[in-house]
Amino acid sequence: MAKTPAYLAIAAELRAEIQSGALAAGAKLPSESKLMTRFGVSRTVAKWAISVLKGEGLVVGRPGSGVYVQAGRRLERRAPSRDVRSNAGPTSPFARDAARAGQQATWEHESRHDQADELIAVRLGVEPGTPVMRTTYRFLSDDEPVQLSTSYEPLSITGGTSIEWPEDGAAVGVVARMDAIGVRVDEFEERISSRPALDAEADALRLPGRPADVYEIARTYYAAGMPVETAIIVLPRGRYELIYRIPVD
Amino acid sequence: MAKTPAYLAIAAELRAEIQSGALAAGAKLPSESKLMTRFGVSRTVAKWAISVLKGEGLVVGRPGSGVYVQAGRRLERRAPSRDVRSNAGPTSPFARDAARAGQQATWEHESRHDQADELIAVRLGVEPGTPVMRTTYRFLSDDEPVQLSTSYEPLSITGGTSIEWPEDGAAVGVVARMDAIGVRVDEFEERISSRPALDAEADALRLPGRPADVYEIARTYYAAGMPVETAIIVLPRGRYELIYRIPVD
DNA sequence: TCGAATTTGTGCGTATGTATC
DNA sequence: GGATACATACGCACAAATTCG
Repeated sequence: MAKTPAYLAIAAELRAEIQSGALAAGAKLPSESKLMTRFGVSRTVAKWAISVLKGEGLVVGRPGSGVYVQAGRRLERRAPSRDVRSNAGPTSPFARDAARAGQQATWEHESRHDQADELIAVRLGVEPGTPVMRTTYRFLSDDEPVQLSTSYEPLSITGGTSIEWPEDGAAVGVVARMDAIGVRVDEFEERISSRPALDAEADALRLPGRPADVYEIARTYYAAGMPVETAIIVLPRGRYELIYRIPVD
Repeated sequence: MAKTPAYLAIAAELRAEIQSGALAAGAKLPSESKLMTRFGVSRTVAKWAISVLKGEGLVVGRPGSGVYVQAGRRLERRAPSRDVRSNAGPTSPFARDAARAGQQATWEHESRHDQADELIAVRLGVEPGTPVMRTTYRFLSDDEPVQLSTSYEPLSITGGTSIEWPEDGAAVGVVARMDAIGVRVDEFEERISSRPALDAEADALRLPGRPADVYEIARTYYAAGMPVETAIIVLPRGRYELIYRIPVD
């Protein structure tokens, strides 16, 4: 039996204390010096133990102060469900998620004309360079940024219509907006992967500390098999739980 | 502008080489000594740089040999779609995913009677201690373990019926099996989160190196609002992309 | 206001064990 | 067996941020 290394054993013990609640969110971990005396190890080992927890996103260090337990998974993101059309209402899915958690939702957005790069072109089924409307969002919950999104719509579909600029009209959401110009969305797909946050994303989400992980959700709406909108949604992993509720015929 | 630390700069450069393909999957990274001379840093810094990439699951170290680039995201998991009933067929969703990728799917399973613990009881809407059928699966793709699953069904529903033992009958999949005893599944929910693998999971999935991350999918099938099966599905993150395709009414 | 103590972040050098080649 | 390479671990140093008397 390979006995576990000291730094992993210490990490495991601290992790257990966090998950049991003995170290609540926001609590300060024992300093490196405390860990040295408590476990009888060198500073190096204490550091490695904490670096393990940092890599897992459980804690974050603040130079000169200490290492603190990160807030746990408390945000939920519900995927749009089948009834987005009949049940659209005046609020966005994001606002509903926030309301459900008793938090206040706001967002910033910025739209501009752009050209599809290779990746977006593939997802929209068009040639690279095709004109698209590109809209970036930053969603905030209680004034804290918690979600980023960049959406692309081919101007060949929306150009010149009343919904060309996504946030200008009355209709909320891709399905309702497309309905307004007679494009009937009948399906969407979400592909979920996970990767380290880019610097710009870490900045926009105010992720402290070092390379935190994010979920990247690639979402595409289809009307009769043709892509009409695609978006890249970025959420801090470890704070989010993703929920899909799907009917069975 | 805060200049980035050397170990992060080195990690970024190696990461870029990996993502650009200059360092392909399976390739060996420069040894610590090479990194020391190439970047003019100490062994400590080289180590920290590599540890960053390990934490991201991009590379894995093999003592005495070297540090190697992990295989990228090449597996897809498609969630059951709403036509699981009409489109069930003789194969499992897992087998279909594997076939789509040109790989051969096999699995091991083991069923036994058990009692619902607190977590499972909540998800099944029963009292803790309620008798359940517990089935553990290990799915292999080309003889490599890639997915774990533990499923729970209340014996109050399946006990004494032809489908009490999940893998004994002809019907494949929860929906088809429940149909066989007149229980009509009409909805399911999947909740996705991400966490470090437990030791047992890392072992069963043959994850090399240190605490790799996994997706944990909590899936529950419902019939008329009542839970009839719940499962915990564990997949190595970084190898998997999760796909949901959802109709819009 | 100032300064001292504490704490993390970054970095260096070294040593031992053990697996691989 | 010997060289190489990673894994673990010790000790030390300095900078920068924070905290607190």
